[in-house]
Amino acid sequence: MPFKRPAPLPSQSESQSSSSANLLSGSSKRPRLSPPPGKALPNVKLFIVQAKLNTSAISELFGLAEQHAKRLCNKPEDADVIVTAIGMRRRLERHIPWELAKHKAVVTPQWLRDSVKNGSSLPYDNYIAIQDLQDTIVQNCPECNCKPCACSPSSTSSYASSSLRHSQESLASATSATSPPTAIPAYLLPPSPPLETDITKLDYTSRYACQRASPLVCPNQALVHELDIIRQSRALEGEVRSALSYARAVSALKAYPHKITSMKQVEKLPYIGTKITGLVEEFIDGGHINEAETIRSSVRFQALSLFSSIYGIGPTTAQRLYDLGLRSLDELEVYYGVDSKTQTSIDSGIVEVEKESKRRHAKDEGDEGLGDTWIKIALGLREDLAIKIPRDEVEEMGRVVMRELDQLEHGCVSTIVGGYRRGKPESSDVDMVFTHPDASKIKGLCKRVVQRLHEGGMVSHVMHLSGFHAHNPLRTTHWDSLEKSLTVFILPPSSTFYRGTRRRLDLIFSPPELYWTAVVGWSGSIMFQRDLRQWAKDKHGMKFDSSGITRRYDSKVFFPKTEKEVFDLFELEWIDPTLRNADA
DNA sequence: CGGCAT
DNA sequence: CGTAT
DNA sequence: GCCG
Repeated sequence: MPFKRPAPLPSQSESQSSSSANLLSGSSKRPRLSPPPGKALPNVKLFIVQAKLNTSAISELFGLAEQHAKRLCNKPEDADVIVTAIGMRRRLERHIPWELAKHKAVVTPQWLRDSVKNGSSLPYDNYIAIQDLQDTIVQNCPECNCKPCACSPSSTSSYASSSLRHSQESLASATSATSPPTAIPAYLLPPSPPLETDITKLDYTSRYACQRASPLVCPNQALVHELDIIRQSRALEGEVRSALSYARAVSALKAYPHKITSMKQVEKLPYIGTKITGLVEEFIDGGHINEAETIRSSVRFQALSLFSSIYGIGPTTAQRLYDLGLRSLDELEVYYGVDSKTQTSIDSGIVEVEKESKRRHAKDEGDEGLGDTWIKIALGLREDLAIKIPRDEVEEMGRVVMRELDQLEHGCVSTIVGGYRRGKPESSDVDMVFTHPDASKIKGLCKRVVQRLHEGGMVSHVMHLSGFHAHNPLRTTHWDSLEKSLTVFILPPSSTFYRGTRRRLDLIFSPPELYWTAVVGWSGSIMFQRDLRQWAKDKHGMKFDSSGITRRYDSKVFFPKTEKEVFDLFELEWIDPTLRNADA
């Protein structure tokens, strides 16, 4: 055994109290292996724009700047070089006035890294952060009239710093903290540099999605969509096992890296049996699947899909409504007695819905009851909740929530998980996992922050199935401290992203020792997560649930200190979140 | 034929 | 039964 | 609906 690790709880509770005034200057380092002697940038005054950088990137860049630059400025106007991961003018303008930016060198973080590696300042031209800015500078730069200079676009390798970096950084930006980077123990921060997935060690013929690389969009996406229609139909009809089979077949196809043109390719794939083989064959021949087309055009499927799109209506309720003869939203509203289009109570009201079974007096409601009130509300929310959330706005929601949380409890750490973390360009909701280095700060935080957001007009509805706090005396400590809240959120009008659209926001508060377990669990995808749990059980006799990872025979609990340690524990190759898209 | 995540 | 991944 |  290597070193015994200290208990996961940090003992530095005093240094925890550093304030956000330190944000720009604090950066005392995680230990750097061999610091090169002397400053690489002795004449450079730097300003770093934190936006779009994750905490580990921030601490890395601040460390480099502190060590190698003449000065790390608190204000952009004091600096001569601005480092930013932002690639678009409009976004940069939220942090730095355009007139100011025009007179500075605005470069990507890679410029700082490479210059330090180089031992001295490199030309800016391969690291121009913003295209508009480059054009402006080129136009205004007199020297550019004669010959290539630092202002001119490079013909050689400039792409490495723009397009490539841009996508990586935007995907890496899911983690943030309310503290100066240094106040947060390393075990709560994402690794820097980020881990790379070794695709050669993965196996698309594996029966477990957690051993396959599943990109967001695969070469057989059209086929996947057809099969997913059948899966949806099976689910809506209550044929859950059949639906599961289709989900697994889809999942296997998602990881197959070539376009399928012959059935021979399919023979190696798991979960493609008699029935689905026929469907795939049909698709190869004609580019579509008859059963999927039939389902798509069926009135029943359309109605069940529509009904299930309302939050709180699942397959069973949808079928019941269908059997009552209902077919449209208008008919649903009549049935649930929504006050037509004048539901001001819903638009302005602030509602808290408790999940508990209300002891209804079983009379006036008749028997149809069953969460009527919630469904009435959900009908009013449907239009908004059907609108997807762009990544930019997901990030803004994350910032807003963290800003509020910081006022309640300084030093929290969070990761935006769910589809956003898997790289989806748009999300249907936002999921955030939170923790705090001091485990004692977590209890009650979920409720408190939701209360605060609610008072600030940002949370309009709460489904509080919080705390599995049914204080089970057999399970002492931390288990029950995982709290979650499913809410309806709206950005404040002061936000530049404000569009008045209500959004689903899920908040998950985890004690620090369960943070990475929670992050893995909530990063999905669903099939990836199912198979991860299946793998844990089949190969290691372990149980992976919302409150942690335990060994089944002795109930020993595991506390992986990084996301990769979850994979290590299960003897799985690391798979980046963006390759866990095992669902359609 | 039982299992399919929790 | 519906929700979350 | 597929797998061991």
